[in-house]
Amino acid sequence: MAHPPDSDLLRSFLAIAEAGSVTAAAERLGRTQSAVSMQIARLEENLGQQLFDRLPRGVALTARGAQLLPYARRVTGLIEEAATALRSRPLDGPVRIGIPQDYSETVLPGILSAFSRRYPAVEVTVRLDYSVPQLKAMAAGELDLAVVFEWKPAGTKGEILCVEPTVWVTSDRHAQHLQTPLPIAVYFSSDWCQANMIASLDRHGIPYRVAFECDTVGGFFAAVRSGLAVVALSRSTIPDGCRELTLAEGFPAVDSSSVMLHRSSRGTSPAVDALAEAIRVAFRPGAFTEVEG
Amino acid sequence: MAHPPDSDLLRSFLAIAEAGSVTAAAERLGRTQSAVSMQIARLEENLGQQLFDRLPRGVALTARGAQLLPYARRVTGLIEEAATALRSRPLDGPVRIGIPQDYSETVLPGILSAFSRRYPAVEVTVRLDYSVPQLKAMAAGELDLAVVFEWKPAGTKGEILCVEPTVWVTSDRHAQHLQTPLPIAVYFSSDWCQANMIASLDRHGIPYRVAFECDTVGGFFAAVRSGLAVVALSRSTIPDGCRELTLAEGFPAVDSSSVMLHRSSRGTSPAVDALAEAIRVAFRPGAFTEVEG
DNA sequence: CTTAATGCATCAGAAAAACGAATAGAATTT
DNA sequence: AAATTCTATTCGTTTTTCTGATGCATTAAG
Repeated sequence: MAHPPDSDLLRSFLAIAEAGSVTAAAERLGRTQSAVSMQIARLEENLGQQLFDRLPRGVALTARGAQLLPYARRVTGLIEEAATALRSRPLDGPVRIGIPQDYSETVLPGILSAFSRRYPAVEVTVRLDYSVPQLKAMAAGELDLAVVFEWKPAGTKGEILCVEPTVWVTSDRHAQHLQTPLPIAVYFSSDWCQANMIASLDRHGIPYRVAFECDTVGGFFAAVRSGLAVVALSRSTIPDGCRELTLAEGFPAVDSSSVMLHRSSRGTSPAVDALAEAIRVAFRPGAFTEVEG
Repeated sequence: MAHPPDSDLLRSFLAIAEAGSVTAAAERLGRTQSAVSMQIARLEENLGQQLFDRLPRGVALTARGAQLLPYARRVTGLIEEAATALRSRPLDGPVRIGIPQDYSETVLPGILSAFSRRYPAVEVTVRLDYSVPQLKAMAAGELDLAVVFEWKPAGTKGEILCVEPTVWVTSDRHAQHLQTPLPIAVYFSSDWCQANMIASLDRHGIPYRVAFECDTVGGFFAAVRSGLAVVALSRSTIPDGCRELTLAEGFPAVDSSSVMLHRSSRGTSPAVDALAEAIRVAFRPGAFTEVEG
């Protein structure tokens, strides 16, 4: 049994797969074409499998090569992450962040796990709450950063992380969205339901009934997962096992909200800056959230 | 900015960290002590950080070294996994597996994701159901493999995957287990609740009331997560946000069940064998379930 | 049909890296 | 004080890997 292949070979493999050509990959890697060609030959021999089909113009992945691709991506990504984490100056100190409950199961775990791996000495405190009390807490000096939804586009200062529509969500396994009247879930204590959700249904002449009332997003998730009701959620917070209802099915977007990042006015620290940057990256469109143990 | 470090260096780093000594690691790696010593010096220079404290007797990880350790483990593990996946003969064909709902959120995702990465051409069909209909389906030729709970220790043939106690489970965030009478959840259509759960409570003189009835394990999860009831679950199926109730809190184990693997008598295939092996590994005690995207 | 161009594989020499054996140094044990 | 244990270092030597040049196959153009 041969030794396991080297990460350098995987890096070259990845470059070739992405460039579609040995020559182009070589340029990108700062090596000669012959060097890269030999590397890939070595890798293929090590694994005992042909990874590329040689075409007249460039190369193309074989089935086995496609199987290796995700591994190569993850390995090189991990090594890079490890290197930047280790090379960067260690930060420490407390950081207090407020974020909507909606993200507690989707983006938040990704942010926290990556951040705490990179800066293990930073003590992150998370506060899950709605926008208004979140900003109040920040004004009271209890938070360094706050991620909040805002429906009025301008108004406050703060940085726009992304703009997301609020959409109707149903379960993969149930068909609650086909019922008439439409069973919906609402919050006890938010007038946003009245103002936007119900207004949107009224506007489109969709009859509904309140089938579920609660005061936590967790309740919304449970309601939609169990097939009890249709719920309105920001697109990126749709939980597993559920899907967005499209316009073709007769469900318009409820509204469009901005996800905003607010920073405390009482000074900052390197740790706060770093977490703010991590949040920015996590919300950047196209950032696939990858949660790892 | 220096190049990212090489996986070979990480492998040596890992060996040293685990052996606690350069000399011992060198032996394990089949290299000389001087070679490994130079490798680690290169890695430290590459990262610009001291990774080990040199002790009179061996070496010990520094804080930065400890930070690198999980990366090194994952990188070497991934490369090894990639190599075995790529080197092994590709399998294909259908495999039909039956498994209790209980595992649909814990061990099952781990089994399926690892297996499908390794054998992407195998089409796995999963059937979630209780033991009796599962075995019926297998007898009818609808399943190749079935994982089932068995309470009578002997009786049938089949392979024991592990033996697990059924324990009472409560929520981290609620305190339903302190209520009197104890709120419990039961299945509609299983006499196991009567025979074991309730018998166990009676035996210990614990007063209870049925607070939740359903017919799916998903319902049990929802009941315990929301603080509605205490439920009895196999230890390895305890969902996030919940914890086992201990004897010290007055809750005895309900019973002990064997997790069994049954195979169809109508022949087998390499793909079935491979999945059976993957299941065996996943249930092997100490196998930490690692789910990845 | 010939000629140029593109792109991968291969070869030989050069450069770099890794290795093994021996040695030095530090700290501990006997 | 001597022996032991373990790491760092040094120095030839071997092995690996890279470069630059060349060969070969296929496509595009003249």
